[in-house]
Amino acid sequence: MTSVEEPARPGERIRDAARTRAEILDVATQEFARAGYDGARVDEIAARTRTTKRMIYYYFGGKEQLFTAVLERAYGVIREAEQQLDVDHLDPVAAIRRLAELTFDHHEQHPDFIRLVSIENIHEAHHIAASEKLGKIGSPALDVIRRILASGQESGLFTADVDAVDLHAMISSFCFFRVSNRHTFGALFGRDLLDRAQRAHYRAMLGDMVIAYLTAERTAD
Amino acid sequence: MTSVEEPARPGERIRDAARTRAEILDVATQEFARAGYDGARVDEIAARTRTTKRMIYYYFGGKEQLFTAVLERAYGVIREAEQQLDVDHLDPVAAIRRLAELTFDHHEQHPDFIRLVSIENIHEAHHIAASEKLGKIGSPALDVIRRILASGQESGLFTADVDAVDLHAMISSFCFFRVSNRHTFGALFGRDLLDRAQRAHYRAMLGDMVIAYLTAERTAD
DNA sequence: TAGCTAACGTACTGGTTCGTACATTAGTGA
DNA sequence: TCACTAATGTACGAACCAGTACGTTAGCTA
Repeated sequence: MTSVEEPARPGERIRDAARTRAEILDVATQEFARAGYDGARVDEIAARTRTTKRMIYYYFGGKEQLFTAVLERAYGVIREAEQQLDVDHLDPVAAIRRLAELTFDHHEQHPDFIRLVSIENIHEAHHIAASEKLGKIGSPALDVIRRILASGQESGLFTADVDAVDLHAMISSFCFFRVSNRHTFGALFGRDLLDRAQRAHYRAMLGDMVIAYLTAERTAD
Repeated sequence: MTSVEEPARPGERIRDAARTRAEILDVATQEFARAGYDGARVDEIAARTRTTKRMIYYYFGGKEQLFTAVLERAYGVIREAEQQLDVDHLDPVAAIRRLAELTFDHHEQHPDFIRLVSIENIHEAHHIAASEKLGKIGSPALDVIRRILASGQESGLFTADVDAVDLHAMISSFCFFRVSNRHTFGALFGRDLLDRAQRAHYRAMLGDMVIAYLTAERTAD
């Protein structure tokens, strides 16, 4: 999530709007993810930047809009990752497993994103609603799921009654929970869901779960 | 979650420590769930109570301890529900489905609980760690899962390699996500996971998923 | 090179918010 | 019934914090 890491060489150009903006976004992402929307401090974000609080208001308008901008960029990152996904050459079972693993990996590698989404849910997605970028554009993962499901159902490999959005919710819930609820789950059950030694186990468990669901014969509905 | 609803009859005993304490807890639960830990206002909690802010500090010591007390009671409620569960007379498949449905129902009926847990995760479970009540005591649901799994695996109905805590995580993740991520999911995919018309569908989906996973033959691990 | 504007910094304010010092009263036990 | 303590209320303070008024400068353009 860090797109700015220039070491502030002396003599370098002092004024750089793009860099300043990006640096604010980077630090704001960390601060909002760390402390939540209300817990985050605009002064703290400014202090960890090479610029001042004034610039936050100059570029983003206010704390709310800054958080919205942070969300927009965070969602953009996962959309890009999903767009990279190419599973057209795989059979439906392998393709779904691959897609699930991509979600698994991305969520694990971006805990800040998970925290931001949790925070946004506490605020009932008001910032997403206020954003023009978010909301309109769908998820590339959904398109992929639709294609795989159609192919798998056509060939008779998959049960017919599964909806793409539902399957996306199923995969996301497992991957999301593992990161979002890591701390309470660990405190209550004494197991760290992000333990490196268990990573492969949970990754396989997700794939097994999804494939089992897709290939099982239903009792009733 | 409301344990106090006395209509403040005139002439009633004015001083009632237990009632005052409980009323503060009720209102605090709502306020913390509504706005998050940092978003919640102690003054607002006091204002919605028949007592004053002074009493919050008198009974709980401070905002942190109040939040911890709120968490303790919220977790107590779900533990009680789990203890009511009696599935010993059911076959393993029906028993697991029943357990999953209980979790599904409880999460749906207690969105405030879900929000509190999300908030506590943002704060890395520090309040659970600070609590003496929480942490020590395990979950009744886990004991039930252990018994059902053992029975199902012994009879050969279930795959052998499933762990109770893992299965609990799987069930919880689906039920939790449906409530916790309702708003962002709805905003991004245009589907309300808590839509009443879809309730039976998702409830069956959860059971199908868990049973499919438990009864499927594994490819590899 | 003069001037213009985007980019930036300083210093402050007004409102908010957690927490408490101090005063008071209800109810209980001796 | 008298005193003592648990329970309660009032009023206030000190720190914090989002946002801004005002002033300055870098660097581009004509």
